[in-house]
Amino acid sequence: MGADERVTERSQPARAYDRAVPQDRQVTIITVAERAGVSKTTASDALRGSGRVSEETRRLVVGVAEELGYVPNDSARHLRRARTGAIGLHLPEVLPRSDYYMSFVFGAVQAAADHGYDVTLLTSGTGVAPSRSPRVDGLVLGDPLADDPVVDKLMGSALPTVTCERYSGPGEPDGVVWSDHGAALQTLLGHLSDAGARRPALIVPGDESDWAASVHRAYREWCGQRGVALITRSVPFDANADATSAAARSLLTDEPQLDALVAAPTSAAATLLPVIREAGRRVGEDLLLASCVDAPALRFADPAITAIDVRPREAGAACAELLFELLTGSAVPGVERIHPIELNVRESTQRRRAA
Amino acid sequence: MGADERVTERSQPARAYDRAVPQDRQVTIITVAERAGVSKTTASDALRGSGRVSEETRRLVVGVAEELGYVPNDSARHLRRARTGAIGLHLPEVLPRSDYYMSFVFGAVQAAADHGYDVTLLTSGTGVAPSRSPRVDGLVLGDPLADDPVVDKLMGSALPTVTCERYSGPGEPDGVVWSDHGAALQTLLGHLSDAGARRPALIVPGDESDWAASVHRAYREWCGQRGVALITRSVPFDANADATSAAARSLLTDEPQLDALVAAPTSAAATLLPVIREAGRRVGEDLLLASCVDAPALRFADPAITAIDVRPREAGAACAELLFELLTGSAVPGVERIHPIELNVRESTQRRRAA
DNA sequence: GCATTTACCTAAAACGTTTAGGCAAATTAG
DNA sequence: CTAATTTGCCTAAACGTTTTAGGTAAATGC
Repeated sequence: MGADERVTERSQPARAYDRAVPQDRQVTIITVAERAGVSKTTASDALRGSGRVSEETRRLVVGVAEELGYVPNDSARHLRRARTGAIGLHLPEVLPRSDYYMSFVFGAVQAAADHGYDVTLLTSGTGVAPSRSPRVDGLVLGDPLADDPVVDKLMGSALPTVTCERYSGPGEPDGVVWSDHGAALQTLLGHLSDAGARRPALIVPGDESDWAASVHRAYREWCGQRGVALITRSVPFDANADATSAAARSLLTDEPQLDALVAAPTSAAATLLPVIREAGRRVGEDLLLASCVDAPALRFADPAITAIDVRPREAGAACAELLFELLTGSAVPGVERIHPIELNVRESTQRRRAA
Repeated sequence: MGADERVTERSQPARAYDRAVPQDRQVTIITVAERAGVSKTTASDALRGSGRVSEETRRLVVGVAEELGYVPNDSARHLRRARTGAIGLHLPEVLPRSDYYMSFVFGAVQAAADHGYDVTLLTSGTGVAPSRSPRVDGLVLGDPLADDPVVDKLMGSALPTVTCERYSGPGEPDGVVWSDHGAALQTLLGHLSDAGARRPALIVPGDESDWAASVHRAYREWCGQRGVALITRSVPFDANADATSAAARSLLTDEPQLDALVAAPTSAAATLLPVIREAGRRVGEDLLLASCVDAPALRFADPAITAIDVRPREAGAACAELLFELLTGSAVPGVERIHPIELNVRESTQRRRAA
């Protein structure tokens, strides 16, 4: 810390913030009440539309509040109401998926803001220590991994919880938002089949995430039904380009009859292009290529890569929405909601003739 | 919303959370005090190490608190102390940079957690409406863009603020964490020059971010000093692979004597490989390629691409740290801190002989 | 032996809300 | 015209902390 530090001259004299004296006395509901000549109860009622207040006084109070720039103190409000006004969001810290998670986060933040809620990020070490009270009213868990101890603890808390994708560990969330990745994969496999693929292979993470498990299961089912051989390679959930490439290389070497490749990990497909070229195969000619999770890198790859659009921003928003409905009682615990996803067909699976 | 919804049977009867009756009376500091046979002042002092309490009573109180599973109510604490216990974090919602921002966020969250603080995400529309009190004690602004209205508002708030990279809009942050991207670029240019490059080109965003402005300035200076021709293309700050590729294509077509290409936008370099190949050039042979911001995609590209490691996780942590020092008064407003970055040299800039 | 310090502890007052309950005046019902 | 209700407002009591201002013994200084 502070290896290289400098201080610039400032127009204002430096002042420490912790002892900063409020320049003007904070304007509270009492200030408003006094100025409007009513009691604080009436002021509170007038501002929040509760209780019984004549339209005339209500307008007066609102006017004064506006003029004074009154903003209610959340700590006081939350203390009184036993609420925190924030929801907690947990995501696995998996960098190769940051495209997906970043969109997810912004979706959740957006939805929360619409309801006047804040979003607090939880990672290992935050808000889970028993010595700290969870400063949130509910939890959203994105891609809860079965073997993540933090997820475990969070699921064990008494807070209302919504997961994105099912949780296969102990405990049940109060709400689940999930997408039918299995069906989507089967649609994709059908599409590959229509394009002439007979031997599709799958690169997929292990079953610690419900998403990967569904994809894997759907692949086995689809192949089983048509008597097609299973050709898969397993990679870690947080597989980087290196691991995925290695899996692809192994597939291309060991399975020469391979004619389609589906990579599950986010945007992995794009990093596979060089590997495929190296192996002497041509995407869109003698090898079809697709991904289970769409990403910008896939849309702009050359050739553009077919992928399933899992609409992460909307998923994040849907999770937050569901949590709010649980909090207000307009949804009952145990609810599941399906988040629609769709296949984006691109060049990489349109079979062209070899040039 | 709720297009497809189902409710699963649950072992527990459904209960709405908003009216949930606390099963056991919340254990407060009063409970602890009573059980320990002391006043709540003493209990508070014993638990927080303030005031004068005999070691004996302190141990007693701590024991009781632990046994009862007491966790202090943050709303009450914050109300009393006029603090919120959270810091706000604003980032531009720029998807092509999600690798960088995700690391940045986790770094900040980690540092905040170490200090017992939460991190609340701010986006356009959150916490900025005048009708809402900012529920944070301070702000961290990552890559504040000069033309972002939300950043503008946040800078205008009275809260202590730290930016990552300088802010060129109105108002001064209380602290700045910045990296010497200019010097790093010049190191990179020197390295390219050593490897034989005579005509390095630069793809860089406009000057709305201080980062891009520094990079651009350093390039002009370096070229100016050596009498090397300026060859640049400008792209948007949130340039996706498409825009960057177009810029690269234009460079490769219009500037045939080009022998090195530096792409500023995060991981853009990786998506340039196909474009370069298409243009009939070979990376590492007749064209060197490098990026101003490292990313996983660059390390695993083929060939691996030289890049400047800006260490985003550490940068996020450093910003949060500095903010806490400002909050406690151990740093004075106006402070600047340099965050070290370094060049990762990889294959793409090691000139090989044409095969 | 009296005044003073020290060590430990307590009572009470904030902090800014919301809410339960109450009391007049105004309105309606009978 | 009286009784019951409704309306409009207010008082007071929470919510769970931290902090301020003591208060009582024992220990110390002179």
